[in-house]
Amino acid sequence: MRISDLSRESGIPIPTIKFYLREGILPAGSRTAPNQATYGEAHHRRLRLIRVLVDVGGLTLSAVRRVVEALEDDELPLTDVLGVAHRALEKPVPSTDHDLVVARLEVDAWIEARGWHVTVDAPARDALAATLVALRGLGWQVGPRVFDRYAGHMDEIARTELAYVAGMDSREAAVETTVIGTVVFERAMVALRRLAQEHHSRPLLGPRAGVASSADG
Amino acid sequence: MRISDLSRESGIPIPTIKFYLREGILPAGSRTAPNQATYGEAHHRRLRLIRVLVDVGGLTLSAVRRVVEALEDDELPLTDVLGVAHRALEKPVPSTDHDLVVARLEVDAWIEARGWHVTVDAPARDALAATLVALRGLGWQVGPRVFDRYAGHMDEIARTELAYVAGMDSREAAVETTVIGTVVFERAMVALRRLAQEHHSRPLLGPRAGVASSADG
DNA sequence: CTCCATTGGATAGCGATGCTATCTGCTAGC
DNA sequence: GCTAGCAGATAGCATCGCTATCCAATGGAG
Repeated sequence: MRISDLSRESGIPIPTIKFYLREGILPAGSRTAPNQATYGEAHHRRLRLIRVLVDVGGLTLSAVRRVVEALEDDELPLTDVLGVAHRALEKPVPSTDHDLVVARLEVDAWIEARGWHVTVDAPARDALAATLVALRGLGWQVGPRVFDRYAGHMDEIARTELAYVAGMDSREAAVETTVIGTVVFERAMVALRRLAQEHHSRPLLGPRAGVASSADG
Repeated sequence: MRISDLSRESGIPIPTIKFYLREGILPAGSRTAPNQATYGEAHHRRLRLIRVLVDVGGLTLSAVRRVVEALEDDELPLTDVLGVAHRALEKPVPSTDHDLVVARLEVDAWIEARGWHVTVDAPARDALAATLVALRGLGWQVGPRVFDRYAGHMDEIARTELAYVAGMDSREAAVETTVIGTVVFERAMVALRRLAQEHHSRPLLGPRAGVASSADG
């Protein structure tokens, strides 16, 4: 399979494929001559993965690179692949802010109290702290307990997901399922919440349904 | 309050504030002279909102503009503000693809079967269809039923959230809570799922826990 | 064996986004 | 009056994700 075939089958322009090769997120083809190479099904599959991560997951190409490097590392334990996927999806928080440090401690204590066992450097801890800081900056006087309402559901969802992946019989399938599942179902979950919000908003927020009009704030 | 005060209190540089004014996402101050204006608490609050939407929600500035325009429109029913927030958060799907159209029909049927009542142009419908197409492109032979596992939880979450907002006594507070809640708790939810995933991954995916090593794919 | 489209590789450019810097009058407040 | 600060306009800049061009080498058709 030459680059033009790969381009035609994947729908991705040749210059873009060359760009991905340069960026190291698509492995080089097998050389057949100093300036010729052939590509296989693995390349095609990789291209589809890249597009899903970028289009569905909203990852930057550098995040994609971190993910595919984790995928390619056969030595890496499955738990670490999950960690890499999580880190790639999260934009790092500056964490120099004092409020953030305080919030982070509260979040850590809350996680502890929940009985969740997660590494101290999990980026989701900072993400949670950041949302707390954001809410407070907007005048909401809230603590980590606002997350209680969501945590039980997420725990249940994650439990089911992980049980599914753990039941798979090949490492490769488990790894890819882990990464894709994290990214794709995140998007799906968010979309489902919005659909449910809209569904419930009709009876609750519709015209004359308890919320007063603009004159009495 | 002059622009320098606004800058100092919000921590946002003057040129950036001027940029937001130009972009129309921060309303102009009240003129006191042809080239002088003063700003109030509303401006400060707006700046914090912008930063939350951008930093926490990952919105582009044009999406922020759509949101604040909805906030400023006192005529707009609360349900529509929710819709605007949802549209602003979703990057529009091209929808010219044939697979996408098919998936969209399946998603619509699934939503119908669930008994959810949402407008036909809700962007979350397309988002769900897009995830379905993405999964299929990667070889997963799945239908909208993969979402079943998540839908019940999201329904429950949305129900609680909407009941909370509907109980508020001022439109303004309800509107802002709606927008902020949609954006901020989305991020929090995703972070919580990841924490829960990591928590459950230890016993299930840890070394020698059912998933074989790299040699037996 | 010739010819020319195609290839890999390198370099440069481009359009969008989100600022940032500079300039030009004008004004506020000492 | 003087100087710091202001509004508004214009221009520049860094990053991202491509896209276009150029080059020498190649490979397959004839």
